[in-house]
Amino acid sequence: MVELTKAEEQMMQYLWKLGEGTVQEVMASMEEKKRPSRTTVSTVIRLLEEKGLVGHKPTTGRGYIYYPLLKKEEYSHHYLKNFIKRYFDNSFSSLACFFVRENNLSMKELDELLEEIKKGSETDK
Amino acid sequence: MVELTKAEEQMMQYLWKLGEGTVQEVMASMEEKKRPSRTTVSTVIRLLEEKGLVGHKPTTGRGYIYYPLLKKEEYSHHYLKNFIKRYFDNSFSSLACFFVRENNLSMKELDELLEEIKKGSETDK
DNA sequence: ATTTGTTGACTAAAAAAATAGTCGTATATT
DNA sequence: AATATACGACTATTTTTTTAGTCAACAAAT
Repeated sequence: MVELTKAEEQMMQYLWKLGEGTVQEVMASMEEKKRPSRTTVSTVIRLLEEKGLVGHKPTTGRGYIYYPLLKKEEYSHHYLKNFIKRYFDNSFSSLACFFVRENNLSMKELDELLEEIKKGSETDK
Repeated sequence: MVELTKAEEQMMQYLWKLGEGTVQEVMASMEEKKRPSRTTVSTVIRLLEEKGLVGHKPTTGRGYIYYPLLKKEEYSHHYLKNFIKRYFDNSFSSLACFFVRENNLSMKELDELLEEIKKGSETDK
């Protein structure tokens, strides 16, 4: 399964947020502070294309419009599974317990959270 | 905050599992397949010491006994927070929703899970 | 049409990470 | 005590990742 380096993940985040875009547009979407050179952006995108995680299509003019082929949800799912394996011995409920403690959720808050979740899952499933 | 490379995290996992141990013991705890050379293990441990994540004490004989200074829970917490920031816009409940869907939990299952959690948190808090 | 700027492909260089080698010295063995 | 062994500190090498440079092709502007 895929494995993103930091630079690659960062780039995917921009693409996920943008939906699609040219190198220029991707660059424009970056905070000036964190913006590397155009060729760097271009290179990372090319690497992502080589890995099959990004595709491109022609623009009306020059260059290409790039877009993610890997869905954010897909990757985060994978990432999280891997994390749970390493830190919670693959046990979802261990993670849930951890969560409740870490977030200092009271049982009341937890119940409220559950209500939210219930509403959410009715809506889109 | 700390940032573990892959090799470092792997090493910490061994130390966390072991509790403490000499280089030899750490190596012994590794699957033969994944076992790098002694000096590699030694080097990674030294790097972890430099970062202040591992400590050591004398053995009865030669060498040292190494032990983690960073708790597994501490790091996983940090790691998870960072993940949630990147993928769930810092929203715990987004993650929870995601979870319910990804695990295909029915509301019944979720309720059961909650029961477990309730029991658990009575026990040790 | 000539010039100017933009683009992606390729290459190169720099930085970071992973792995292993050397060696001086301390310990155990005999 | 002499020798063999085991250890950690330091160094070296290799691999991977990150960043940027060069350049030819193409488009836009005049």
